[in-house]
Amino acid sequence: MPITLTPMIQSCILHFGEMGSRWGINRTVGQMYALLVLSKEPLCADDMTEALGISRSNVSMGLKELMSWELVKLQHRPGERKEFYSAPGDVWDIAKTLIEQRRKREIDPTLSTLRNLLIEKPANADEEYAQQRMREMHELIEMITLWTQEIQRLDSANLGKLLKLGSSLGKVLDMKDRLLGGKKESTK
Amino acid sequence: MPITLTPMIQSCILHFGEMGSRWGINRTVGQMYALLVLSKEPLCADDMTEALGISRSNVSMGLKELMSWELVKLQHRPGERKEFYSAPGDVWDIAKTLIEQRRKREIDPTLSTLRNLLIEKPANADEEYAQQRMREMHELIEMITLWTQEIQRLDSANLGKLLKLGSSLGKVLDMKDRLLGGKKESTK
DNA sequence: CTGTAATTTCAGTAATTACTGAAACTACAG
DNA sequence: CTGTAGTTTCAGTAATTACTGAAATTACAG
Repeated sequence: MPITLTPMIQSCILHFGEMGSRWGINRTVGQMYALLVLSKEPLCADDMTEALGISRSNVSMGLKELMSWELVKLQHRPGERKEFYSAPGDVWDIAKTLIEQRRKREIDPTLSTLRNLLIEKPANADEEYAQQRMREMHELIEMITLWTQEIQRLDSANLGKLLKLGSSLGKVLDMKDRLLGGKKESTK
Repeated sequence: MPITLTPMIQSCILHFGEMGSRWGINRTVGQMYALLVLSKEPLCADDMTEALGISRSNVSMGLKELMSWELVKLQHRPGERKEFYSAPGDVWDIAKTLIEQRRKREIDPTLSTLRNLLIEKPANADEEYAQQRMREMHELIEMITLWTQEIQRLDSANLGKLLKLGSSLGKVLDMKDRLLGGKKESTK
């Protein structure tokens, strides 16, 4: 007995559909994923077809995409051929996967493009200036990447700790200065 | 004399065009912005029309969009009506604006949708489970929001400090435990 | 004011992306 | 093996999004 689409659950699914379409993910794939996340039991393709009112083949393609993002797990029931899908039980696992996948698809290629352009000798003043900007971008993106990779390693418990620290970020920086012997600039 | 589109600069513009189209931003708007970022001098709409080979009206629309994201600054030259546009000189300013704008457009509406759904009484077991997932999402997203808001406050100098800290995130958590009296769990 | 150089708007069209149904394929129970 | 319940693929079509040129509007120099 798959999940019932009450108005509350519907609203949530529709909202994530809209949001999905603002990212690279298309509307129905967003809806499919919301459905899986909100469902306690794993769902089969036909469940989704029915729940979302889209064609079976569309579901198949969406599932393929979600698999390529490693956002869903495939399961079988003994003695049945049918395939069932589910989302990770921990929302932080989902977020980590999203962060990692976006990094692979967007950040890494950008870093490598920038790197390639930066090894060329600037041929004129315009290129010199442009390379300067590219260098700054490369540096910033690389640092952000390092962070996200570090964050990947955290489990839910430590994530909570880190995030609750957020509101006192300034203190963290000061702490770091004191502990690791940095200079004593203010963080303001 | 506006920026010359050498192959190097072209490549960079094209790359950011492609990347832009994976986000909500469309290809030409991405290209326009890369062009502005790489150009030392502010550019007028006709410069962009010519450089990117797109119609004047398309440039006008793209500029409108970039303005709505607060990613470009409008400038005038004395005695000329023509408008010139430029990107912030500091890439971190750009990143901060992007983060803030995406928060406003994607995170905030999602938080408010989730909040609204969470105040309803669950009508059955499915809704109860679904609300639990929504609660987890809400909590996670809210914490991320707090972080990004905190990060908005940093200037480039402190950003550097924070990011270089990234690779020793674990240490930061331990530090926090010691300093603020948390429990002594490992961060592994 | 007036003329004009500039920007914006918008209806129409082009290009892209999403979706469907039918056919092809696959895995496996019997 | 064979039949069939299931999945995937794909060519065609629908829907959406992006782009253009022409017309309308705006800002301001003179």
